[in-house]
Amino acid sequence: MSNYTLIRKENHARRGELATHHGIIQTPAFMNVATAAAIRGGLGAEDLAAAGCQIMLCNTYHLHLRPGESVVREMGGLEGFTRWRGVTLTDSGGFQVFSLSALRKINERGVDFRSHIDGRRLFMGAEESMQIQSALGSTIAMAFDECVENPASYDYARLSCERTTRWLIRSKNEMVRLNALPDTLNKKQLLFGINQGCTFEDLRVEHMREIAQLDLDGYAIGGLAVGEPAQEMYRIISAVEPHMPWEKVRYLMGVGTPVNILEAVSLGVDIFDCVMPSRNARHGHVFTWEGIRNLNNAKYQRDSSPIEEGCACVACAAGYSRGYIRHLLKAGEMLGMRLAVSHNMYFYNHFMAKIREHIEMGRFGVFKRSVEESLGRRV
RNA sequence: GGGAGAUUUCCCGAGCGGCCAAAGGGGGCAGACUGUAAAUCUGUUGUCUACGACUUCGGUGGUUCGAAUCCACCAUCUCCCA
Repeated sequence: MSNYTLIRKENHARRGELATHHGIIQTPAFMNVATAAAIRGGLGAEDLAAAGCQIMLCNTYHLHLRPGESVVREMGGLEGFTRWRGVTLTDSGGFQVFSLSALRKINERGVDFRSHIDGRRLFMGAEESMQIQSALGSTIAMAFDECVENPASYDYARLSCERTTRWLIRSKNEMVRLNALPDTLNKKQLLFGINQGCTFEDLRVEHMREIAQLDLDGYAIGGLAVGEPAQEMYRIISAVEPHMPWEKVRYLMGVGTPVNILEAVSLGVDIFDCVMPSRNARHGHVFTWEGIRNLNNAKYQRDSSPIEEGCACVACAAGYSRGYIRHLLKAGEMLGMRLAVSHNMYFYNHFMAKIREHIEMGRFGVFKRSVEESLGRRV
């Protein structure tokens, strides 16, 4: 019995709904990244809501280190802790296997990490990751995987992939066990599996076929957008997609630019997450329907127009000018980041709403082409 | 009135005879960023007819093959003694 409902399809693009313990998600959807339980740049739950955000994504590894899952649990889980009452997804720590590669060692049991904060040793395997995610009480937990760096050798990719499958089975077993315990915070926590296999189509397909049999609540494609060209990424998605259960939600991890998302939606992906809207905003890059604007550029110094004319985000709606936000960013004022991040978050969520709308109307293809044209190559 | 010390490229500041268009910061300008070790990182920052040339280190004059660096005077500033 699936919690995903397909409402409308246009070629491969899907318009659907994902029913969860914390509400229904309209897909395609974008998840805003709040690694340490807040959107970086000073945004809280009420800001997420204002930006039209449906899902907040937090990180298992980071919250385990600080403040520790027991603290979050005692404070009522992520929803009590952050006051975000909507859907949360916790990433398993698999990405940290990749991004903290200098600080870890992988073996069959799991990963020995060196804390990036104080250097202490810690271990995380499938069971630990599930236990932490269970204590965090997220709506959706991700299976513990290895996000392999690019490029990788075929042999390593294969071995890692096989291990990720074993970790997935262990993740599932542990989740079943945890969800059956009487004092578990969210007994209806969902589990998504993650497809790996680097840029090798045969590995990807084989892996996807295997994990598809495990009847998980959703399927993610991981290990992409880690340095390979966008065309490679699209090629892999196209290869894997036919093997993803159609009645389950599909999540492309860590992607991406608006154009990446458009392309992936057209290939059959339902949900996305990316640090780009928040990180780029902090660095002065704001997204608009005409492409990216770098507010750091001198040409905006005396520009009194909002980031984007007609935008309903809190920054634009309040009339804050490009020149003012540029100044705040240059001066290191927190408000500059908050405004820029608010705008980008709104842009992404609004962008997804437009995608949904156009799939419903059967006009996604047209929409996609026109947006690609106006956004330009860089986005 | 007497004495000591300072003056460097947008700013601060190194440099004390050639390897100096001049370290290092800051600021400026530009770029990167895709399951966040990122409020971070990279490049650039005298001029030009630009793999070379030219003009710069308070001013003027000198010493030297060669001066931001040594000498003389002048200007300005700081400190100490009266």
